[in-house]
Amino acid sequence: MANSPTGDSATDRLVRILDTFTPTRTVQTATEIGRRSGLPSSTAHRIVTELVEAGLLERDEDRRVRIGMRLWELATRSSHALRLRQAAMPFMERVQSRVREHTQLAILEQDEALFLERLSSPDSGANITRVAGRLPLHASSSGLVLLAFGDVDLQERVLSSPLAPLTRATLSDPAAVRRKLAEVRAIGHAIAPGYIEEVSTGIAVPVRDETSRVVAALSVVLPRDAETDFAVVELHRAAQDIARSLGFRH
Amino acid sequence: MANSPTGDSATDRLVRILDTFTPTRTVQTATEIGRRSGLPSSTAHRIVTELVEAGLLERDEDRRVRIGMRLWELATRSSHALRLRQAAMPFMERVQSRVREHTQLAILEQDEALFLERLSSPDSGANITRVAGRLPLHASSSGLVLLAFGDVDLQERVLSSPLAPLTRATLSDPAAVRRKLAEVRAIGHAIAPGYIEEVSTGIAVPVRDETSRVVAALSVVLPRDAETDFAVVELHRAAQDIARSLGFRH
DNA sequence: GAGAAGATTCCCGTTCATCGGGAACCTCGG
DNA sequence: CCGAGGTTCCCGATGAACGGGAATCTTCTC
Repeated sequence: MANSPTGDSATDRLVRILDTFTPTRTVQTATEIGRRSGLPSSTAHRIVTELVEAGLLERDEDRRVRIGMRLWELATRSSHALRLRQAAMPFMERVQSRVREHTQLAILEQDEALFLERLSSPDSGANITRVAGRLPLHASSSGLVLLAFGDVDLQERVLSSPLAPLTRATLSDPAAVRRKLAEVRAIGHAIAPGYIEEVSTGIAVPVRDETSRVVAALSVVLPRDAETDFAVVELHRAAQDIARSLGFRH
Repeated sequence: MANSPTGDSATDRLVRILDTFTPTRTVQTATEIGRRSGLPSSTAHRIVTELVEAGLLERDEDRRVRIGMRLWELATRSSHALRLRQAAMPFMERVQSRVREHTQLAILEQDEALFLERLSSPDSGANITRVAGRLPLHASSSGLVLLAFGDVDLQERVLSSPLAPLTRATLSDPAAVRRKLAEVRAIGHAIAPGYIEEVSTGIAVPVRDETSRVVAALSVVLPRDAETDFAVVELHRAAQDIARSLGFRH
């Protein structure tokens, strides 16, 4: 009985298992993994054991399971992300040291904004977990930049799907988003006051590679009522420096 | 026929495939992957396709394959590494801004030193690729620290296996390494002049968590003839700040 | 400390997805 | 225009994965 509506290959199942880990849920028991991934307990246990042997997962002393460091290492082989991150880091630090709050680097991934790096002031340690690794394109300043400079197919796809609002301020009407995108293209950056959380404003600029294609968005988060001009200038400067730095490699 | 000397489960094969990617070899054709992983071409193609659909791998426009950003994201769920890295980053930046060259954070992983983060001056972009993600414990300053403060089993295991020298200066005699470890424990840091490359010296200190167990090594790389005292002081200060910062969480 | 709820391990017969040889096809570069 | 290497498609045999179930161990709860 069970269900298995979607056909599952070995790879599918693996991904289902890995996907039971979320930014907040980083350790769980093998049985939990089974439940969450829709796998019978015995099967889940077997596969988890294999994955642990392979190093993709790790077991705590108390038998609970978490994602293995091996995966981190493998991710490191991902040329694109790594190269971009490496190039951006020094300049992100400069932004962070001048603007404070959070500085973030995001790329387009599966129709969402995926954050590769996020610098925070040491004092604001509280909300590290709260901030997710992904945000919808229409709601975050980074997402709006990626969307505005992305191709038309992407825009249609995103605008024709439900635009869930995260706060009262989030743009959830396709027409409104369309206007916003035009504005972003016109002024060259996106300002998202209160879209993600009421109390803060996101500011993002496009980052271009050596061929001047937009490959990422660089953003900062400020208190809702803060002055934004200085941040915009700093972000643009950093984005240009990153582009120049990318030009050097290869 | 073929061979399959080691028994292979679905997971094994997956890992074999992922392992064909190295820090230098980040893109390859499906057939190449098959060759390197010892899998028949048709099989390799099938699995690679599945992995691409799952997002663990990605295809370039020209059909070639690289590691997918999805993996990066999953790695991000790895609580330990992430937490440590997040806590360490601000202080690593401080070290980097004062000492220059490279600043690195390494942990113990499968009897080797695995580098989680590595800050470099923007100008020294050349050698990013050259620096591997892992180094042997007996040869790197970070490794010596991790080994010196690691448990006895680990030390025996490492010292009884062949100690490959990377340069003429690398300690490759078990007795010499043992003496060095005693020294590290005595003075509280490791200095490795020319062990990795003739021209540079690594300096590492232990990083402790809130329970004061050694969980990582923080290190810098300096020119071989540089003065080390200042770096040692800065490193110790950063390590303490990191420990304090780790104490805040949870 | 007793009892319950949950997690883990082991066993085993069935089945069905995986495997991989082979051949045709595509795509370069020379 | 040719050839080498990469990719896709096909298909029958095989054996490895599957998962129900029960016994055991661990962790809470009261």
